[in-house]
Amino acid sequence: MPKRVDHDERRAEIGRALVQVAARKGLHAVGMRDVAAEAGVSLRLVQYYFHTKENLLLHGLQQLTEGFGERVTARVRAAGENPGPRTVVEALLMTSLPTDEESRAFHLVLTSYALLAVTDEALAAQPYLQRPDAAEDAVTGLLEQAREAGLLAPDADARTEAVTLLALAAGLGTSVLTGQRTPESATAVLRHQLNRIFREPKAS
Amino acid sequence: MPKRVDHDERRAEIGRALVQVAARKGLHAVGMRDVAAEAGVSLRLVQYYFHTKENLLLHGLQQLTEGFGERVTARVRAAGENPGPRTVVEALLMTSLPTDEESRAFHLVLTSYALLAVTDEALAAQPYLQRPDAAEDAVTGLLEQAREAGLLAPDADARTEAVTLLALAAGLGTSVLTGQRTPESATAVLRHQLNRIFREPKAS
DNA sequence: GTTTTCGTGATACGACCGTACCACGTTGTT
DNA sequence: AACAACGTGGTACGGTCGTATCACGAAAAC
Repeated sequence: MPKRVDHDERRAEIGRALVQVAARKGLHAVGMRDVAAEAGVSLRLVQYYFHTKENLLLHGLQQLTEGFGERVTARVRAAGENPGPRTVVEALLMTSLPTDEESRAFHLVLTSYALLAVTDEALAAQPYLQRPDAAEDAVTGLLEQAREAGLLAPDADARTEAVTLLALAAGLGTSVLTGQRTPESATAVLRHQLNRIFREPKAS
Repeated sequence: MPKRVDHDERRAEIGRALVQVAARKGLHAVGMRDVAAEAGVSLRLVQYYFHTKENLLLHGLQQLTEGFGERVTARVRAAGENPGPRTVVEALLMTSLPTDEESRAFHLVLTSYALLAVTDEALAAQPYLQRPDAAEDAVTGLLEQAREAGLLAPDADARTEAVTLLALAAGLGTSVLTGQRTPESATAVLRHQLNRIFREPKAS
């Protein structure tokens, strides 16, 4: 047999190329030939590792969401050890804002997938898009945790505020993406909302 | 000459067909033949009234935004004569939530356009997508108007709250679209936020 | 009544896309 | 050494899409 290549690594490489092209030309305009050229391989190779285009798109989506999860944990970890609930929530929300070029690509393509799933049932059946409920649960849990620590505004309902924060972050994200708002302005608005929900911690 | 048809009306009809098809199959999958079939005319007709596909898409976008404006004013007018600022703001925001089938189509296609404009500069140059700033100004103005009437929470900044409300409505809208949230839940969250910003009016 | 212009239909063309097929070298296995 | 499985390249096929072309009837203009 030939070189005995690592298929998973190769697939990931091609997946990255897919995201790059999608960020540049739009997910709808991505062809297998584009992906092959971006990855520097032949069209046949893309066919070989993902038999069909649908497979390629599905794998790209999976790769994207996994990458997002890694970004969140990396950001949380960068916030220091044993971070408070607010720090974690803030890291989670800020990650979903397109600030640099890479996160822009991330968000554009991920939003394209979500929108595509509305009219494409094969995509809608994928588990990676039904997961945002998990984010809601996570934030709700963090807010309740904050409440027990006395860090939450007294009249705040955890789940309602969690939903609000996530929807707000998503809305701000797309407005940044379309150029209607600067990343700085978006983070400021998000932080303002966080300041409302979280109470100042007692000075020790 | 033949029947001397009203071109504008015909164009609007075809534009409606475009939106219908886009809502069913996704904007990316819309072909001129689909639009023609949906409108019950021949492909040649679509070509005749809109020379190119780009023209067709542009006109569809324009038609969509105009329809949205009409929806808002209709909803405001339905709220009774001489409505207060909160009523107007609430009507504006609620209109942007996909509740029935028609507004679902509205929002799906409009969001698709917005996302398309990120990677397509010909679409991005259209004025109808740069306008949401106008919505921000409008809501800001209404909030300031409310402040002067003593209807606003004292610590609220008009523009920040306007941006928050619009981004929140957009985020909630897409989550309703993707089926992660019911329309009822979304309106409840939105109203909760409005209750926070607006103060109870003095009993007369 | 002739001519010209407008609206409409049918069909064709070139390009691109996803997929399938065929061929060949390479590297393990026996 | 012989053979089989794997990875890779090149290329062709069927379909669809946007667009262009040809043709024809119907009404307004003169």
